Amino acid sequence: MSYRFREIEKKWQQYWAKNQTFKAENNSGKEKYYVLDMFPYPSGAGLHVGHPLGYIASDIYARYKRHKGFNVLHPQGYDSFGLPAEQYAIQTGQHPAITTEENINTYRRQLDRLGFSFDWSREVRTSDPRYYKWTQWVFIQLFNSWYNINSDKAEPIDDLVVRFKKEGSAGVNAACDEDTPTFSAPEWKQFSDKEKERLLLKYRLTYLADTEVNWCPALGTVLANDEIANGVSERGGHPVVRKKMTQWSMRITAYAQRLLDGLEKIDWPQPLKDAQSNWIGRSVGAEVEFRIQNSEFRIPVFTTRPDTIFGASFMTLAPEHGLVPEITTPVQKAEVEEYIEATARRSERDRLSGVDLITGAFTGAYAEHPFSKEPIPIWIGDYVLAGYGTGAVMSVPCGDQRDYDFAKHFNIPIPNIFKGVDISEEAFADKENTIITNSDFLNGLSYKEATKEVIAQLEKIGRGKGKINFRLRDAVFSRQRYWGEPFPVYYVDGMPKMIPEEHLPLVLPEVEKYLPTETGDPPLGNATTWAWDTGQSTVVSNKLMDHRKVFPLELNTMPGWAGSSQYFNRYMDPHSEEQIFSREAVNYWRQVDLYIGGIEHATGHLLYSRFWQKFMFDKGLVPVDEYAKKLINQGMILGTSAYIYEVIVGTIAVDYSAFIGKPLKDNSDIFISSDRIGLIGYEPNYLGFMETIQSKKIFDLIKNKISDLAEYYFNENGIEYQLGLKVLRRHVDVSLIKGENELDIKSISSNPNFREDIIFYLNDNGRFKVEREVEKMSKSKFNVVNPDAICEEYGADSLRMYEMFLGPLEQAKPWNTAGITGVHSFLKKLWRLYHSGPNAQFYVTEDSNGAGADHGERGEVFKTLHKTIKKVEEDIQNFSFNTSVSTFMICVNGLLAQKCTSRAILEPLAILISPYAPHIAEELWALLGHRESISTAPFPKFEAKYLVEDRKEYPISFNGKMRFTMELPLDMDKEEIEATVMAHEKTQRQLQGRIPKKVIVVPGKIVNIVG
RNA sequence: GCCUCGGUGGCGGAAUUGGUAGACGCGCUGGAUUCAAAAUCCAGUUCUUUCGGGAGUGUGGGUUCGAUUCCCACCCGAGGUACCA
Repeated sequence: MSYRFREIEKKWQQYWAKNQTFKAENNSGKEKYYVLDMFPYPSGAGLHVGHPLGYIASDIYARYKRHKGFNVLHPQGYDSFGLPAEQYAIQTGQHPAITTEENINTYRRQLDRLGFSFDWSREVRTSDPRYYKWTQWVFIQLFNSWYNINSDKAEPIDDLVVRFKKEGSAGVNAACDEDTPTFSAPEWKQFSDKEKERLLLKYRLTYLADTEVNWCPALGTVLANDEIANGVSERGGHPVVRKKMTQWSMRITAYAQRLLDGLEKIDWPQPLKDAQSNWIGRSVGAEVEFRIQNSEFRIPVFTTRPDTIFGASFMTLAPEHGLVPEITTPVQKAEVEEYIEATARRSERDRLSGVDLITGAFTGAYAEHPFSKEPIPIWIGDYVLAGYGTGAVMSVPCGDQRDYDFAKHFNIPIPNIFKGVDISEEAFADKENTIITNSDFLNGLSYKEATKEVIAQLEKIGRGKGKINFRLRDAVFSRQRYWGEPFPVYYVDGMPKMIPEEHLPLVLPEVEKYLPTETGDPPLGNATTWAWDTGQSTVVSNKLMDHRKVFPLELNTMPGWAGSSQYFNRYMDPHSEEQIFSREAVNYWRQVDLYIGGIEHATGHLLYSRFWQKFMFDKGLVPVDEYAKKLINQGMILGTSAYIYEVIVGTIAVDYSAFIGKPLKDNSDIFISSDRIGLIGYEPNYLGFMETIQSKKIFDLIKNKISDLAEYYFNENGIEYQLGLKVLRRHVDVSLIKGENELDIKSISSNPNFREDIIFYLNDNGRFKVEREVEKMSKSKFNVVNPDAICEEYGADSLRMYEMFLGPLEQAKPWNTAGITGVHSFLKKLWRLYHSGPNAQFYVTEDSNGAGADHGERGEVFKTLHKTIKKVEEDIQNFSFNTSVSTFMICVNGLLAQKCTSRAILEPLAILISPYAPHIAEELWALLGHRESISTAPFPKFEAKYLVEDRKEYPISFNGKMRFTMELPLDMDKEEIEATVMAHEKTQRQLQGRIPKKVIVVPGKIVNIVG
């Protein structure tokens, strides 16, 4: 019988579903093991072969752990809130819930086809009210908490109120807003309720604040830093601008140190840990207070080099710094205001263009040096960021290149405080290799000593203290979108109130349209039934808002990372209605043992979820403060895409400055004049392409195309324009390319603006210039490979094994469908191994008695088997799945050559391979006479006795180069080996009469003759 | 710039503490089987060679009897991050 994979796979998938083979129990005598995948966002495009890579790996591991006797939790679900469904809703009016449901069904069908051992009874969907009820619940817990730095944990906000009543804010050491005032107990009591609320908001772990946010006008929403790449939105590539808005924020900064410390106790990949710790960005230094001369104002600065304080010859404030208007002298006022305006105008594009213009303005004010009492001029400059530290720096030009450049540019003195260091050309930033001088009491000290000393002195005179600063910012938690979790929040007199927990979930309302309202409110502003009736504790029509007990509900929704910050815990007890999850469940499963997912979430989901977990830990809801013990980042599977160059004739404003230094990659701007065509700007990597453009042939082609457009320059509204060509790199479907690189223009002219006279394609020798590149699979690049087609042609087991066989799990690898025939024919061979009877019938021999025989033919097959057991088990433990596939190939090739038919070999082999190719393994297992699924059969035990050898093929090397081999008994000692080797005629031929200087013999390993 | 990872045949990749470089698979070449094709099977496949051998893991050094592996310097590629004081 031949290997009928379609039949077999369908049969076992149905069997597993029907028997709930992979259902995990919350109480079990077995040891637990929790294997988690990052749950997918169900996009409309369905899965491509890159998606399941991590799922296959985790499935192999989960199945292996079941064979090893563990109670394995291997759940799956959907991160089903998100922008694409909403965008689709905007375009079509289709409710996102409907498209999401459809997409989930497609995903489920595709996932099922791959034979994963998921426990689907635990499925969660972030957009399901039964799930987001608990997302909202956690939000309320955050709102009701503050961070006590003294106890280093989150505590109930009610406790804080009690303290305020008793002692005021004195003695409270909280992670709170910068501008939080201090007050006494009597003052607290006198505050109005609203005033109290406003103050408490500065302490809560989630709070409302006017934050400068990344506003994306095209998407109509705020984006997190990790949703922006190169100044444009990650989705869609729309421009992003800074804008102030009232937003919910998460006080993740309170956890900065713990997030950093926690990295040390988790087994996560180093690059990922590095990305997180850079993102958190801890720097140790000091805060120094500078007093403004003739004024009450004091400006604290943060510095990592307090040792250089005597080198500070000026101060620089961010242009947005709050004190700038206060301290600027009348004489400088105009200049400063003009500069501030210019900075605000400075577009994102300029900032990205890498133009390092040194700009700034003098405020006319002077600060007093805390030690020397010398006057220090105060400047403003946009190289100082408002959002980091205190938004002000003490500028030490001799020790910091930016300060140095600024000082040079504005002719500010550059005092040298480094002994024997030349600073005539550049600043000296090396803190280790110098001695401080010209610095009063710091003279003669090293960086380390001086830092310690200066902090001590600052503290003594009350002008500063040692301080640790973090780059990490609080996370904005509001999104102006429809398809997300509604906040369980309503507003009374502008102050936020939480909906009582017993009335959760607050279900997302229906809206007429999914766009922002005409007044600029988020889409929820379109809902007509979106007000909270505090009397009836229910959502009511907005019209009732005149009633004194009915209040407006929050119009923002939560970001994508809200739902993904707790799904791993919810899986432990996914149907719990009374509580987020039961204590028993979370105490049993505790934490994820193995988490597999992409590194792209390094500073997003993987950081936020750690924060969320730590909060849950502080609240006593979870037993551990790191939720994933071990994490593996699977590499991307890349597709091969083809692209051509599309040339569009158009106009560009002649403003070359904007292009200087700008990387010209996908879209290049090209200019043309009467005799020249070239790139605007300069990009060395593009020289090759530039030459093509500049070649006479192409030049003539372009000129002919545009010959009727005689004017190369024209002027409009005072702006000079130049006739230009926009060259776009455009992806084309690989399947449209004929022959080598031939392409029919009509087949790719899907461009709605296509007009052959204004848009044309670069070609070369009559052929279109087609280039190929290996890159991330994406529908828009026409390079996706659908797993359904692969399953149809080769089967899921082949696909699973091939994906593993491609290369190391963590590495990016190009996909090449042609290669799958290798593993597919391997599976056919495996099948044949069990079907050696007449007419290829299933055939095993029961001669397994005396399995311990070490010699003869049987000994050989046992050796083959046990070598395989050893290697495969080691590979699984090292997540080196690619090498175990080749081990299986070697094993099956060996057993076929050995004509093995013995049950004692074939039965363990089926178990060994079942994590990788579960369908064929189940089928063989059943043919071997078993009635139960193979999934919990004990993993074969490796026995070293089968591998014992008594002879060894010794490599004989000369000066480290292997020249030939010699088979010798392993019990031969050094001297005997040397004598035997030296006596060999090949040795003598190699030596050609020379006498060897030395002979190295490593018994059991190698012989090296040094001559 | 900084941080991280990587660089091995035509391709994907293997080599566990330094010990036979190129396992396994794709592709390619030749052969068997077949009326023929598909499928399958067998042999070969780093380069070079005067067929003895010689060279070879990005480059140049070093340590060692011996280096893809360890050390130093550099080059190239990928990803992340960037006026962070």
